Amino acid sequence: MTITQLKYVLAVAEHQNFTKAAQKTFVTQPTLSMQIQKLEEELDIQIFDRSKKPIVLTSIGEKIVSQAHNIVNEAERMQDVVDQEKGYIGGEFRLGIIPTVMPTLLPMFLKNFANRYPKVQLKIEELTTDDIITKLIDGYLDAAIAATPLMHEKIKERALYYEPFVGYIPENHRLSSEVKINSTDLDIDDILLLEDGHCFRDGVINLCKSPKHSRNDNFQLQSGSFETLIKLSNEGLGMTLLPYLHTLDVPKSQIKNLHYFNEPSPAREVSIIYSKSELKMQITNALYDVISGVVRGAIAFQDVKIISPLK
Amino acid sequence: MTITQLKYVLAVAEHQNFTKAAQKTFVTQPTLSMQIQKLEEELDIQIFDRSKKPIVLTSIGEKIVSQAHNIVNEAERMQDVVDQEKGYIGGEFRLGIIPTVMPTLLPMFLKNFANRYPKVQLKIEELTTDDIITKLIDGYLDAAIAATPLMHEKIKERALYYEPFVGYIPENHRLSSEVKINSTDLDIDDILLLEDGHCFRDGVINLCKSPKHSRNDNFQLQSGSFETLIKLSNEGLGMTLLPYLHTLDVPKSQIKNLHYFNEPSPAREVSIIYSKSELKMQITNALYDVISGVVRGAIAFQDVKIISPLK
DNA sequence: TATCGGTATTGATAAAATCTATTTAACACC
DNA sequence: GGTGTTAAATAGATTTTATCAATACCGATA
Repeated sequence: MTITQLKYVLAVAEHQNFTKAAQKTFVTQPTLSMQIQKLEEELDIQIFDRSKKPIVLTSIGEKIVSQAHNIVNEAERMQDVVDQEKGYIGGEFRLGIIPTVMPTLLPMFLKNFANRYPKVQLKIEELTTDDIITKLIDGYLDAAIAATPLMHEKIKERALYYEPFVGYIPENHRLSSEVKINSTDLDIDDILLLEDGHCFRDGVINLCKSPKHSRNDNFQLQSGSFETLIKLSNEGLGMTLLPYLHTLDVPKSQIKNLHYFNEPSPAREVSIIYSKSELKMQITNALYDVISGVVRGAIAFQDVKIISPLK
Repeated sequence: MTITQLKYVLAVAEHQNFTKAAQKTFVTQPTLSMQIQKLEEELDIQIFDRSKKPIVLTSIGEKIVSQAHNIVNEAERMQDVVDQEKGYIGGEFRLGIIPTVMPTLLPMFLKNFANRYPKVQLKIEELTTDDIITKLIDGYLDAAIAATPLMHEKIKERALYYEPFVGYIPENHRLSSEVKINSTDLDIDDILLLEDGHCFRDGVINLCKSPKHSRNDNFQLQSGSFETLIKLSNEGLGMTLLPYLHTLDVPKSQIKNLHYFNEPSPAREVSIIYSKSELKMQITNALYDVISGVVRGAIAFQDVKIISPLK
């Protein structure tokens, strides 16, 4: 069994097609066929069911592929080990970002980072916090940006910035006359929330401190984007809360609807997080430097109260 | 980089000698030299410092070796995946056993197991519970026998038997007139303990329920074997507690010193434990069947109270 | 049954891993 | 400082393996 064979298996499993897989791995199709046959022979099992079209994995084949992933993954980390030692800043770097941070933060630092570290190939993926944690531990991500603290023993955190919550309160709302608001003013049944799975949703629920069962779930208007929430809010369906960076995108005509909290303002802590193995630390550090540098210009709040993102 | 090269590196790192490593890997010494040179060239680093005698790892070499371990380990699990699917009972199986179980349990089941499953090569190692947990998670052990419950989310447990604690009380001791004893009779300052690191020690301390600081540590007579404890006890240095199976080895002349507890007798739960990956489950199940079958003849207690082995 | 999309097979070739034999380097001892 | 010993590196030959181009095969479909 060779690492090359395993890579071939992964390619075929991904493309469900020997010919395409051969192109992707830069060899001819017969090479792939033979190597995979050799592996099947050595393990004395069938990995693929070639009678189906398109080709599919056998049940044992799925387990083989899963293990092959582990092996190839570990093998690719060898180069990281070397880079780590040499202090080399380059190579592929897989970064996860939670959805409520992605659209506002990414444009702020991406160009800057790419210019400063041209040898690093950033592969960015939008993922929920739960997926991020799993993928960090399994080595499918090198680092991620998420709301913290996560209290996870296998994950290390370095805070990037503190982003206050800002109320978006439409006209005619009971709070619309207040210049600044307090968390005690909030009523969970009156706040439009992101759909389940977003940690910002959980943060808002934590902020309201109401027992979980008290939320009136007859009224389910959960959305995946703040833009939608703002529109719903304008329709009179309630107020909502936004992370500060999102308020920079609110159109001028609606800025009057933004109501900040009295200090200490509730805020979320946004951190760069990584697995304790600490490979590719050079790049993680580089990301930290660039992002915290860029954000420092946009966010400067002193007196905040961090709200946990956990359920 | 090939898996073979990594195995060569591991062999040289282990034997600190190319020639010996070559023998162990069944190739000639030049083969090893060349393959390792090729790997060093590909990674563009020095793994070994050949100027020292015996040969030593460079600092980066140590990290390479550590990662090589991960890769080779994962690679070897591929065969396990296949065996698992085929229901094949055979191959190497690495079993950890805690010291206080090893000498009594091992002779009871080893021959029996070896006869029943001749294709399984058991590699048994005596380890503390902490080491066992680490090695199970890292994949250096396939299963282990330890006192439970461990409350560890990555470890699964299957109880093998419940082994009562038995008091060994020498003549002239304040409790020697009692036929049966109670845990409330115990005084932690009067009990001879195994040295630190044994979970049986922690179990006894838990049983006594005294605040930890109350133990009088002026008097440190901690030993690694029950045989020593019994001798010390006979010298009048206090009583001690033994796991039931150990009492079967107590010489006739001293059996009178054994004092059982009133029911429910404090006991430890001894389990076969394994990582949640559940590879090699066939063999783990086979071990469970053999051991629990053998022990059923020797231990049959109904009414016991399990004492936690954790600190 | 002719055609198409795809995989397996064949035979040639280049690349590699391994071997035996030999050289070189490092160290220990006189 | 020579000399013997031990162990690793190097050279050259040989075997094995991976890969390729060309082609045969196979099943579905029109």
